[in-house]
Order: sequence, then C-alpha cells, then structure tokens
Amino acid sequence: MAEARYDPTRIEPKWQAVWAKERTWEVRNEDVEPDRKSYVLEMLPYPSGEPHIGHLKVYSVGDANAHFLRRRGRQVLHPMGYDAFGLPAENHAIRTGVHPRESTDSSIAAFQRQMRSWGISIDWTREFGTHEPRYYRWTQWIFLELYERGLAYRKEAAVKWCPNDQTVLANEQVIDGHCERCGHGVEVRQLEQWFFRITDYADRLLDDLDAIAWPEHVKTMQRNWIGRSEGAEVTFSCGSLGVDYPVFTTRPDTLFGATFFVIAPEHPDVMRLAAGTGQEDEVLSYVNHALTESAEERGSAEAPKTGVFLGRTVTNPVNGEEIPMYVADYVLMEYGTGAIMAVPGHDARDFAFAEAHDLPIRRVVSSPQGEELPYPGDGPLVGSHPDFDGLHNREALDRIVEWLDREGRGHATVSYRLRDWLLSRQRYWGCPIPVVHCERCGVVPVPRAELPVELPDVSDYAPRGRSPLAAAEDWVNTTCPECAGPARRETDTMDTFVDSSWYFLRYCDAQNDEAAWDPAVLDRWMNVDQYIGGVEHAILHLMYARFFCKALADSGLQGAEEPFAALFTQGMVLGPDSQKMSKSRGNVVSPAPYVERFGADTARTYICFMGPPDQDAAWSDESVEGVHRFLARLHRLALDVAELSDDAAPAAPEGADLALLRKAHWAIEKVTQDLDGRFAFNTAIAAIMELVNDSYRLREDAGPGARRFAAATAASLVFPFAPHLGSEAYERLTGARVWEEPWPEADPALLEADSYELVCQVNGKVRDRVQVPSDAPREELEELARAAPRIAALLAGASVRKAIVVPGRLVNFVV
RNA sequence: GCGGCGGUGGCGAAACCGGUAAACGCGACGGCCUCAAAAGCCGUUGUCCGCAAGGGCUUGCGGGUUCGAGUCCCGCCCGCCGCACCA
Repeated sequence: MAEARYDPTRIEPKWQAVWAKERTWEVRNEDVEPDRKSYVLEMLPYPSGEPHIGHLKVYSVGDANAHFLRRRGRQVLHPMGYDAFGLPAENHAIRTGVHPRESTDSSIAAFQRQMRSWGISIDWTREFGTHEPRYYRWTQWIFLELYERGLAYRKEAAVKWCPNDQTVLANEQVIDGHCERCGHGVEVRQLEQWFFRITDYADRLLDDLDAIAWPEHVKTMQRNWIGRSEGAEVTFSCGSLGVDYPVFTTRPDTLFGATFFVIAPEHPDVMRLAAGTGQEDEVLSYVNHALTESAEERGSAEAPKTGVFLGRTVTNPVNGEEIPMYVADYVLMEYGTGAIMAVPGHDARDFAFAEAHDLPIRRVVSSPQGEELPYPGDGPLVGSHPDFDGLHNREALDRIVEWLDREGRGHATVSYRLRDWLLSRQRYWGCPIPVVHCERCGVVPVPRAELPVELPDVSDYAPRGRSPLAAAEDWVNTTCPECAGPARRETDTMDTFVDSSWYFLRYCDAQNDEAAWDPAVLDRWMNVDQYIGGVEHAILHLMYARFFCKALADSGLQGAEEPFAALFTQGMVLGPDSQKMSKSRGNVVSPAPYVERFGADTARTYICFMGPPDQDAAWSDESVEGVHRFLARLHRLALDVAELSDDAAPAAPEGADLALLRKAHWAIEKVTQDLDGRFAFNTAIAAIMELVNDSYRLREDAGPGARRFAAATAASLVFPFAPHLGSEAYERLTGARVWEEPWPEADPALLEADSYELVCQVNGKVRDRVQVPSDAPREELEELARAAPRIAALLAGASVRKAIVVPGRLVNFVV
C-alpha cells in the first residue's frame, strides 16, 4: 500500500486555485442555449457573524446538484449574494455604535472566505449585497413600478407594532402574538403605512401552486396562509340606526339558525350603535379592555367568550327576525367584514357565547348520526323555511344564496385570510422608500433618473417611534420633483423581504448598470430550475417572491410567472444532543474547525451522508471521522492503482475483473438515479463506499485495467460531494480533469448478471436460496426451486396448492 | 381543534412498483500487522432457544386485504412542524 497520507490541506487549496484562475464556474449570458440551461440557486445567506453549519448544508446540497447537472451537459448558473439589510446588524449598531455597513461587510468577508474554502462552484462575477446602492437602486425602481400600478399604496391601518424593536411588523412576522425577531409581545397601533397589494394576487398565488414542483407540505402551508374560503356576503339591517351591516359566512345554509349578531371591538360603529341605548358605559369599558389586551391574551380559541349587549337589534334578511347585537372580542376586525351572524347550533364559538350569555340555540341542520349541538357537519335542513326544509344543506346553501341575490340581500363571495403586505419599517438599516412628501403635491415618487435614493449616514441608530433617518435633516429636506417647492423625504425603509423578493432576477444580469435587467437575458435564465433552502421560508419569502414575479410579469418587465420551478427544503443540522443548536444549550457546531481539521470534502460529504438531506439530522463527530476514513481510503486506492500498468478495462472481462466492473457499473447506475432529481445523496454516497470496498476486496484478484476503471469511476462519482479529492484522484488515474468529463454512463451489458439468487419460500417464509440463470423461464424456476434441498424436504409429504413464481425474485409454494 | 410529516437494530439509516427487513456508516467485539501504540488491513455484530445443524420472533399498538405487508386499508397511541376564535 502506498504511504502518502490523505492531506486535504494540500489538495484543496490546489484545486481551488485552478478553478479561480481558470474561472471554471463562470457562465456567459451570450453563450446560454435555452434548452441546455439550468439555474441552480440556494437561498442567499443573511450575513451575520460567521457562516454556521446550516449554511454548509445548503451550499453542499446545492453544489452537488450543480456539479451533477454540469457534467450531464447543462449550462449551470450558480450565483451567490448576501441579504445584507436587516435588524440584527442594526441592533448591533445600537449597542456598539459600529455602523451596520461595517459589521455587515466584515461578515460578508467571512462568508466569502469560508465559502471559497469549501470549494463551492459559484460564478463569483455575479455577486452582490442587497445593501449596495448598485443593487437597491433597482429595488427602489421596482417599488416605483409597483407604486405606479397601484400595487404599492399608503393607508392608515391597525398594524402590529413591536414596542421593543419600535417598528411595525408584517402579519407574517408575528408569531403567537410575539415579534418574530425579538420575541416581545406585539401591540396594535393605528398608523399610516406602506402596503403591497398582494391580496390582488391571492387566487393566482393559490392556483399556480399546482404547476410547480414543490414539497407538498410547503404548498399546503401556502394554501393555508392564503386561506381562501367560499361563502356569501349577507346584509343584516339595523332599522333603529338605519345602517346595513354585511357579514361574511361560509354557511349561508344556516341563516335560519342565526339567533344573534356580533361585531368586533375595533369596529368603527361600536360606540355609535351603543349611543342612547343605556349600554354606552358597559360597551365603552369592554371595548377599552379588549383593545389593550395583547394578541396572545385575546388569541386563544379556548378563551372564555366574553362580550357585551349593544342595546340594539338587526333584522335577519331571510326571516325578518329581530336578533340582538353584541360586541365581542372573538370577532376579528381584520377578517371578513368585522361582523358576523352567530349560529350557535352549528358553530362551536357561537355556541360557547350563547351558553355564556343565555341566548337561544336553534337546530337548522339535522345530524344523520344524531350528534348533539353544536353540529358543524352536513345533513338535511330542518326548522328553516318550507322551501328549504328537507333539502341537503349543501344544496340548500346554493338555493339560499340564489334567493338572497334575487332579493338584493346578499351574494356569493370569497374571503381570504391573506392580508396586504405591510412593507414600511421605522428603522435605519434598510432600503429607503423612494418618495417625497410635498405639502402641495402630496406623495411624489422620486424620478427614476435620481435613483438610488442613498441611505445617509447617521450617528444614532436607535428608533424612537420614528425612523432614525428622520434625524438626518439635510437628507430629509429636499425639493418636490413636481413643483420644486419644499418637500420631505420618506424616512421609513423597506422590509428586507422586499430585497430578497427579486435578487434571483438580478443574478441573471448582475453587472447591468443601465437597467435592473435586460429582459432578453432574463428570458434565457429564468425561472430558477432548482431552488434550495430551509422550510422556515415556506410562507414569507417564497410567497413574496412569487407575488413579485407575477406583478412584474403583468407589467411586461419579465416573463416568469413563477420564480422557482422546483424547490428542495433541506432539514436542519441538530446538535450532537439531537437538539436544535443554540448558544444557550452550548451545542453549536461550527463548520470552520471541521473544515480545517478534516478538509471541506469530508465536511461536505458527511453532511450529505448523515441522512436524507430533507430531514433533520444530529451532528456526530464519530461519523465525520468515518466519512473522512472513506475519503482517505479512496485516496489511497487511487495512489495504488495509479502505479499499476496503464491497461484499459478488459473488453471481455471474467472472474474478479467481471465482478469489479459490474460493481462499478452498478454504482454508476445507482448514483445517477439517486442524484437525478431525488436528492438521495446519502444512498448515493453509500453506493460509492460499496464500490471502494469491493475495489479493496478484489485487489489481489482483479487486473490493472478493471481496477483502474473501478477507482476512476469512484473518483468521478464522488466529485459532486468531494470535488477536490474527486479531481485529485481522477487526475492521478486518468490524467484528465474530472469536471471536464461527461457524467459516466452505465453499460447495460454489465448491469445484468447471467445468474441471480432465487428466493425459495414455503407459505411466504424464506426456506432456501438457489443460484439460477437470469434467462430461466417460469417453469424452470419452479422446478429449480422444488429441487432446492430444504424445499424438497419440506414439500415431501405436503401437497402444493399453488406456486407463485416471480422471475428475478422468488418462488413461493403454498401448501 | 385543523393541516402536514414521521415512529425500522445500541445509534444515523436502507428497502424507489406489495416480493430475501436491516444496504452503507457509526459504535462494540475478535484477528492480522507492530517491540509497542497509532494508522491500516481482514472478520463478527437485530433478537431469543441451541454445542451445532437448525428453528422461533422482529419495522409504535390492534385489526383487515393478500400466496406474500415496513410498504395498501380501518381504528388507536406517541413525537415533530405549521396554522389556530378566519365566521
């Protein structure tokens, strides 16, 4: 055995230097052939400190995919950038006074250094940070495009406010009533804010999910988030006040069971309704209490159903009945119309409220199994109206809606859970919103030629309920582009999700200083063929990016309706204790020390081997060493075999040569199938391990030609996971550069053996195994199985009722 | 509560279409090499009974379909993730 040690610290920098010098992974837009392109993209990192183990995982997974596709003849676009605006850098600045740009840039430098040491095959000519003016200039440009189409708008709204971060939050950034960033309880405030009209796209965002190859659970989460409900809007009138109140219901079939009516505490008419009824004081104190409650206190379905009588009634449009009006916090202002008809017989919440307030409960749908009320299921209508009683409720539903429509008291409609995207933030470290406020002209967009509106430097980053930018007086005071009079710049910045909603478009044409992109160039690369990232972005980022693409497609600015044709969500790397990594648990594993000690190839291959990449998996130091052992074994094998005579693989192999060549072709076939869209990296690597094991096992008996082919094949197959070692070993064995070689193809003749082991069962239990010729017909297989010694013994005094023959697998005798 | 995913050796896992359960790796045990150790190489390793030959049992639990079920169907239990007073 050769004695040269496997030394990644020598091998890895050597090949990285070759790739950098030769610009191996760069692709030129001019050279792209549309039917050969593959756009492989991992979610861009948020640069904070050093890269962590999760980054190593996404980029190892993505790089394996990129390498495989290149060697299958694809022109692969595989770029990298940084999602560089955001709160952590700003909070750091508030603590330390260090400019967020400075800490962000030093983190980016750490990412660049480490990702290069990992040998990831990136086209670095397309790199950018979203905080660079040459990028956010175009973020602002897109904002103006959307503004002019009415898709970006300003309105005062009840918004979620984080008192700790002193900023508003998007609905999506509120988790269980708490700020996604800092965990502080969220309050509701009335503020004027900027929104994107994503709700206009609700149906398309929903329908187009069917056309993309995404994991089912991600699609489900998006569907739930959009929350489309079909139902009807029905008008109840308050005669004493002369006002109509529409409600949304998914169950117009239960209208005859409505025994009271409820509006949300935030409803603008609450006090007007209570006025003069003697209920004012009670209502006022209830509303005040409800509005100061935290989202969490108010949020739970288990919370007791509180509420107060408003002193008035409304008329049920289907039967003219006067039913009492209540204000109660279980009704939400932001969904539907902020008012509901309450049907306690068939809705659990209304039932709870009715019981607590002693209101009538009426059954209008009979339950086939005799279930008690509240009964939310289907069944024939009862106690409603002679025209509808006896009809199945789903049919009655349609008929009732038709009737309402004819009478002008309601109509079929659709309601969504999805809200418009609140994009303004009262924070410093973000992309400035490119508008000015003029006393005379109102909101005026900054002319395109004046973009970017650059983020000015300030000395105090702490938010004080307004953006820190407001303190930059020289910057804020400007002139109106329309009337040239005095104007003030918008001081809010954009949510960082805006920056990351289009970065994949910019990669296609990253050097373009004349436009955000050349549409012809975008047409060549888009859409992203394979997107890779964590499930934590299943809703926010992935929904926003889809919305942007659709909105930009509608403006004719680009052609991709869907940004990401296929999505792969990788699982988390857990700590050695199988717990989520966290500083407080002290179980954080950093990539750098492992890369230093074992090499990037070992770290990358281990990460791909530790389990199916879409599942969570715990880090294990022992297993890392096992993978390192495997790579060292392959390295040693290559050195040994390289010293043998330079024979070609035998054309008519026999014995050990045949066995080894078969194993090599089996491995080619297995790895190819595992990598081809399956991301089954763990089993692909296992197959290469088997090939290496057999190469050792047969090293005394197989000839140099077969041994060289087997070793070179192992090097070639391992390349997507361990590119440096793959290149090194392959070069030693063949003199060629593995990344310039096409992906190997299995020879079908060597995939078939001329005999196989036939399993012989009696009553479904394996009793014997015999070697049989591959081409044996069924009758012969049955005879051979009968003749197997242990089978013959068992069948001896028994009568065979049936024999099942599965060629290629088994024979089963039923006795 | 609703939706999704999962439960297989001591551990990470494999079994892609209903056809040999446990590939590959870790760990453990044994052997070779060595003055010795490390490294390396070669074995054994689901579990129970048995000296062995061999046999029984085994994919969270209980049923079912089938010649045959980890895989399909029905009913449970447990874990993780998402949503959750959305009318």
